[in-house]
Amino acid sequence: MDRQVSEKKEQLRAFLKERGFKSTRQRDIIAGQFLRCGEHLTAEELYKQISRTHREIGFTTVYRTLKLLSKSGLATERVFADNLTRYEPLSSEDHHDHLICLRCGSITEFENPKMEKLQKRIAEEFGFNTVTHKMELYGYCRMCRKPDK
Amino acid sequence: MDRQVSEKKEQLRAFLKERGFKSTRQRDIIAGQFLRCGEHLTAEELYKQISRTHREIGFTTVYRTLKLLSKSGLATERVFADNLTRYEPLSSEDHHDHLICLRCGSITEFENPKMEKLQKRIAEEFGFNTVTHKMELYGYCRMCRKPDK
DNA sequence: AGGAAAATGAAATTCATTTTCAATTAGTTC
DNA sequence: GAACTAATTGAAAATGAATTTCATTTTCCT
Repeated sequence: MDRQVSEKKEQLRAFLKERGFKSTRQRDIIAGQFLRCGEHLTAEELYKQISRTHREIGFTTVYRTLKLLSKSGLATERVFADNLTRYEPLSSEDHHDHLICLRCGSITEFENPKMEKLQKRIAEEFGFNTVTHKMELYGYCRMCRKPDK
Repeated sequence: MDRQVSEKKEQLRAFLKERGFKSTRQRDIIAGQFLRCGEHLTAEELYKQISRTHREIGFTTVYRTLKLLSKSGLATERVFADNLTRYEPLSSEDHHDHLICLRCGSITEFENPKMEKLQKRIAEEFGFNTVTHKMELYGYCRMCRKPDK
């Protein structure tokens, strides 16, 4: 198994123990699959993936485990224009933004320090104390953009 | 009545006529209230406002009229972190972004050409053809930010 | 006024998300 | 390792915003 993945699973186990929660076979399987996959998945999608090999694991548990991963800091929830809640593994504090293709639905991450600074500057102009932000660019990716233009 | 508002109501009437739709008392009242108010309202909120003075107008009609206003270009739909669909009057093509207070829920609009340019530049780096974007800064407004810090 | 097409509003439906609850399981403690 | 307590599981039900249905009413044309 992936070094990264087992490390994070360990982190989860620590988090559970600390809070008096329990490590279970299901949580292990779900976290493993989620971390390995590493995409922006909905609970539904992850459930479908997992139930291929583990028909006994229910949707509810997948859903709850994703929530748990979010609380433990191993994942974040995101909602894009399609209004579905997606989960994404969180390495550390790499805050990044997204490019979303309107045709194929692909989600590309990016990070830009200038953007961050500019955001902070704008917020300050308004006396705002920024905690977090959301920035999504919707359009057509390299593969999907029209041949013309 | 506000010059601006009646002008826009006229725009709506023209839009309806062009498409073979009908101007109705309800649509007039709903559009009027919405345009006058000018906030980021949910269908529910607008419905409550209107039903104070017009108990006979149903939620469904308010909802449908807001959709109609969006289609006619007089409003846009927006979804913030609370996952409710809000409607906002649209003057022309002023694309702006939002500062949202996590405590009081106030929504402040802003516009920044540098931001727009930066977005375009980033998108291009990834071969992306940007159509639209979404940018929200969440934090605490001047009134709500902690005294310390 | 008459008639066709659209609009209305209450109620029903949808659909993702969240909660409930009885049965099961994990992780102590003796 | 057995017993116990609290957490977990999974199926089913509940929730809640958004949307659709449908019988009735209204608009707008002639």
